[in-house]
Amino acid sequence: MSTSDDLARERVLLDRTSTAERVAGILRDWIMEGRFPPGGRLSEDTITAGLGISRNTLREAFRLLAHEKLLVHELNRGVFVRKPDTADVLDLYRVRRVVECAAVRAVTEAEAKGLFEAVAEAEAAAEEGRWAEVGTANLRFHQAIAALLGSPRVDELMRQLSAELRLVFHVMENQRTFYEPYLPRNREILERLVAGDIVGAARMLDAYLADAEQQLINAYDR
Amino acid sequence: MSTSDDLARERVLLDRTSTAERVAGILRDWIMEGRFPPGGRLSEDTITAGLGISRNTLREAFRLLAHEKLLVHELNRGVFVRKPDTADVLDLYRVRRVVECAAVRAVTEAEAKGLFEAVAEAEAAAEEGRWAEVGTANLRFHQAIAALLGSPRVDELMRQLSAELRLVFHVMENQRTFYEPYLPRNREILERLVAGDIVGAARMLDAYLADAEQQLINAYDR
DNA sequence: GCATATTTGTCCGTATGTATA
DNA sequence: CTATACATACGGACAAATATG
Repeated sequence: MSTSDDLARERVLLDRTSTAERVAGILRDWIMEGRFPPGGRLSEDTITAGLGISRNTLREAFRLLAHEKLLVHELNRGVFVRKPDTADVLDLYRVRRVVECAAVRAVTEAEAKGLFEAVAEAEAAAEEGRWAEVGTANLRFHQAIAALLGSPRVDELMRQLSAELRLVFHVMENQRTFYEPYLPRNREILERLVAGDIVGAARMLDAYLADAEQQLINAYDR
Repeated sequence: MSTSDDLARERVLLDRTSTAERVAGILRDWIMEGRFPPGGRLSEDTITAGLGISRNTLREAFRLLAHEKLLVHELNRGVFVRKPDTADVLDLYRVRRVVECAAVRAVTEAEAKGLFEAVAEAEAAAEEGRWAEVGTANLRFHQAIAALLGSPRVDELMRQLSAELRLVFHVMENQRTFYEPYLPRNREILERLVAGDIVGAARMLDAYLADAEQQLINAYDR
């Protein structure tokens, strides 16, 4: 088999996706946008009717999203949007500290292109008061930090953690007071990184995550 | 609602699982035992007939296992047992180094009970030549190391990585020459840990993982 | 390269069991 | 306690893609 055939076949496999996966993608976006309230049930009938798909297909999509911890499957009761609790927040930040700090320490040269973009976009969105997008860009910055490890599995892990964190943020209101103080700290971490101050960047990142976690926990009980 | 009702309800929710999840559990065991050859296709007809379940239910189970990277779903071609390649091996060990070394560094006191058990069991199995079980106990030792972080998400990640590594081991034959040299190194890591020599344990663990990775890569091309 | 058989993808109907108003 | 709504699971059907001779 020729190389061009291989490439063509590869492309076909990439382009085409099953209905279940496409539906999972749609629902994932909706959940992350906050279109369904955390804790709310997703009715099979409503969604199959709305998207024009069968129950079987939808149930396959539900399985995917439940495995990503965006939905919770309760037997004979249906699927619900996950509502992370305090223990989840603690655990999410525990994992973030392990992964992101390891990424910072392991960085040799500054592949900091994506990092600059994300930080700049977060600042621009904050300037215009688009706080939801500040959150998105902020998470992307931290995903880009983890991506310095160059590991596909770490990338996927961070995507999943970010999606879960979006659910956490949806539980909180008053997003501005949460995001605003962290923007300059992101920029400073980035500047230390490109300056080659690995130790300083790691220390700042660790403090950043500890503070964000603490603030979330405080705000979370209400 | 009374507390005892809550507990009863909790217990019911824990005990009962959907058919799809039970089927996924059965197939997961079979795959990890090597009952299906890596790269082989899992026929819907054969499995539905063998387990006495419907196609829809089986397809939900397939979705779960594909999400765990034990199966690969190819549109209109079916599901196949994942056959990790060299890049996968490199990535698996990259993640292991990040997680396990972080766990060793973070340990404050030696909660080393589970660690001793796993190392002892690996040695006992090696003594009797049960090399498949040596691999199982070996992976459990390293899962126990990661568990020192006390993070449910890290635990789940390590379970998943271990399952993938089982697939890697199935591709290799001659498991004895692979496992044997690492048993004394495991014990020494453990002894440094309980002695409080965190730095030494971390260094040994890092070298251990680097060697194992290299040996796997060398053996993998054939 | 073509025709056929096999297998998957998706939908629908339905019976059963469970949860909840 | 009953009634209703809903999820679970099965089986059949057909189209579409793939594998086989």
